Amino acid sequence: MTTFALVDCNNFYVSCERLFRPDLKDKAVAVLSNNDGCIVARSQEVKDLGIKTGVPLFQVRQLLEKNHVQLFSSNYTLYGDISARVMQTLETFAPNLEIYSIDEAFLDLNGIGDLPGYAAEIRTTVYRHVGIPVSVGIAPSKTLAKLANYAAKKYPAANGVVDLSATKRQQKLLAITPVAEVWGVGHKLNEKLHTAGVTTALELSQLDRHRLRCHYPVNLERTVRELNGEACIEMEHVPAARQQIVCSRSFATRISDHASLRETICEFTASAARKLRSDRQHARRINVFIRTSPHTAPHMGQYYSNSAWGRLAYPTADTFELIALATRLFDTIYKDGYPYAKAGVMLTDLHSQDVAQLEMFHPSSATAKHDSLMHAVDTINATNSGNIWFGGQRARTDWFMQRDMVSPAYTTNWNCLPTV
DNA sequence: TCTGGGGTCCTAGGACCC
DNA sequence: TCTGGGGTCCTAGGACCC
Repeated sequence: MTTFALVDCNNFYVSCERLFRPDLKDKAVAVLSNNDGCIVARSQEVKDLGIKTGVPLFQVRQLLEKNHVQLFSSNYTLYGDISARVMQTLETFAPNLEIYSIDEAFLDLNGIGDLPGYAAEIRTTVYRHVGIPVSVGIAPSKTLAKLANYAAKKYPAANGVVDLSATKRQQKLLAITPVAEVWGVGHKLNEKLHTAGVTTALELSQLDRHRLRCHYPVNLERTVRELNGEACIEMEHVPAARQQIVCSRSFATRISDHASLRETICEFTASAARKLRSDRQHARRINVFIRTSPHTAPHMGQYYSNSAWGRLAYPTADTFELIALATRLFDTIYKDGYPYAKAGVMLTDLHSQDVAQLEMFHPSSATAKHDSLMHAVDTINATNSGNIWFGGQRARTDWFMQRDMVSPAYTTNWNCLPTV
């Protein structure tokens, strides 16, 4: 039997911001989404104000100002770097770990004797080395470990660690936990379960197998088994190859002309292609989409949203080819006279660069030539000495996302080093 | 006025095959 | 008069996750 630990950073983005602003330690702090649109991370003080995650900023602005909440635009350069440091520290406690998201990881704690003691040591070490507070949930399945972590955060008496190794403790926690808190139960499923009289995690875990099969999606059966202590979701040792790459943005200001919108499509395509190459993958399909704001009132103008798919003759990571196809697709869906609010590019049907299928009518030497050209471009762009971009792309201008309250890149840019 | 971005997986329906 | 059964693949849309 495996023993899973889920280590999750507390209010991660907020904790990252506080790291370099010790004056904010006990102050109310919130972090905003891209474009300063929504609240995506809240300190405890902000949670206590009843502000939910995901609410649009403009709806709560007054409440935030009244309570002197310190706001930050999201700074993913900083969060990504701090995340890497946390994971590095966790690795010293369990070589077998799975990084599940930017702020959480599953650890395989098989063979550890004093589990709560070990978990407490993890907490203090991460805090000492990186300065980020974490919570630890321990259980025989991932779903239970998630729940244990939820409890470790919710109940202060737990001191940030909950060990659900014992069946009795599992049952006790399940009985007092709303079913909506279970990993895999979202908004819709929660509604459906409530209608069926299932309100707690315990009731879900006791659902009749037959009823489950007939009336609910298959994944819920797995969740139920996991709640009963049966590990159905294994650790993923090597991260699975990505299946799609998306690059999209909402604009800080609306875009109403063909040329400008086309430039953003080129920008997104170039950026998606760069990610593709860093993954050592090739893409065969592209999707391009554009839309106006779905929130504008009907009398302000018609809503327009459209997308188009295109297929390449063979998988490629060549920015020239990808941009050529993307702009062709864009031209088929663009309509004049709309205030566009968002656009994006999606690459799918991805294949590993290393196992490329040779094409009968496409000389592999051409691919190799393109690959080395792209490699050269990426290498130059990775240095400070130069910046190469593609025809059609343009330097980021007024449309680029709004981030008025962004903190410095303290740990990744020499010019932003904090002074003491 | 102002509403993020990047993912995975499942399901249903249609087209197509033998 | 009478029109099967089993399968794959693709796509759109939805649900869920962080």
